Amino acid sequence: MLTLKQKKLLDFINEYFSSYGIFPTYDEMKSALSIKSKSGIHKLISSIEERGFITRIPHKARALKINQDIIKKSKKNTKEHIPFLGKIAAGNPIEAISSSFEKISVPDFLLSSNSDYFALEVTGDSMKNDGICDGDIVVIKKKETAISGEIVVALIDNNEVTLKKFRSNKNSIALEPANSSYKTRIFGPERVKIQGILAGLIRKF
Amino acid sequence: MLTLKQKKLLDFINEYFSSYGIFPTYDEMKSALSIKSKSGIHKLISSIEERGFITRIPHKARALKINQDIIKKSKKNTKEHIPFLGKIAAGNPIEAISSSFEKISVPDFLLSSNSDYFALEVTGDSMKNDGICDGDIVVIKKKETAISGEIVVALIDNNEVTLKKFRSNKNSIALEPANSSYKTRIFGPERVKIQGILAGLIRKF
DNA sequence: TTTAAAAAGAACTTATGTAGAACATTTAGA
DNA sequence: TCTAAATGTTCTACATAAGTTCTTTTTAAA
Repeated sequence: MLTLKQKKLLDFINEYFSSYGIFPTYDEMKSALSIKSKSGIHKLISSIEERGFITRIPHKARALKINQDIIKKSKKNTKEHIPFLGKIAAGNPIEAISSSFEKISVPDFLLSSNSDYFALEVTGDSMKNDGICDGDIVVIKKKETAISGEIVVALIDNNEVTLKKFRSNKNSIALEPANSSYKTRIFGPERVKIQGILAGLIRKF
Repeated sequence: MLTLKQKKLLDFINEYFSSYGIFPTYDEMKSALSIKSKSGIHKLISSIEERGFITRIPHKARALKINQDIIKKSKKNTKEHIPFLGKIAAGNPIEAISSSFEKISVPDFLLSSNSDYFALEVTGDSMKNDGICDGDIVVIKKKETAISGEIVVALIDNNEVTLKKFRSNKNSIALEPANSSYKTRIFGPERVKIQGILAGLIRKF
């Protein structure tokens, strides 16, 4: 969206503002970018404004405003909000409710940039031995396949959604709880559809 | 958005108000900025008002209002990043390493706006029954006191840092693990210093 | 080499800051 | 109520800072 010079100038303006709380003059920008004329700065500022990254009051000194929204939108990997699908009641495949409006912010280190994610609230304690408790929020990476040992969100018989450890056998799929009060359930491969794998967990106290 | 002088005046007004609870007169501002005429202050005030940072009742003494909303908007959007202090080895009180540069982004719903937070990586499984596992990242709200039942980060004998459930008795403090392989430890109140209470937990899979 | 774009430089316009004095309004006390 | 003190406002004049526009020069690409 921005040229190299424009980006450098915008970065400088940002830094300057962080340090001093006010915006730099054209002369200061001129020195910062090693440009020898203010008119160059004027042109750069104009193009940056044209692209919407800053706003300006004409003819006023240091009268800039950085448009943080636009800057965020122009960055791809600040996807810190993912859909929160709430508690999953039996009989609701994820897709059916994926249109949920609610969003939840998650630490970016739980996400990788090229995948889709959603969040669920855990109900029940069938995974308690793995430290996944009732009320926890799990971050799920959308994916149709899993490897044995991964914890997955699985849709059984197009009907029931559950969070369990995935185990793939020759002709069957086992969904293992992490709690001795629950039993491992074994299904034919056609009955189980993986919705995603567990990527993170968040708990509020 | 503001010029240097305007910013200095606004800063002075802010400080003055914080100290005295009322706003300064033009004469006081004049002295503060080493300006020799009130008319200068009047001009500055007018430009600051024009830009929306303050509001004024004309002809009334000390009749300013600082428009925090505008000031906030003009500041950079600060994301929810808190210091990450890593694993706490025995013998290191939190303060000693609080200068850590490393930051971690956390969901904002784990934080409340008027408190300080930091994050630690959990080592060991002494809180496993509460779903707090080795390698988890806990978000801690800085606080010197706790009530019984809260999970706290406690500094013992100015030496050892630990995450345990807090229990306050008549003349002693009990730090309870959540794992039957570990024992509750009981200390005199003078030996235990609360560093903060558990506010959230984040786990990456 | 030719051409167009970028940079530089200079000139210009407007905004901002300083200063002193006079004036207006509000406030508090006689 | 009336008055004086405190405070805010307006005016003029000037100086400096900052933004804009234009022309010329340089640079880089075709």
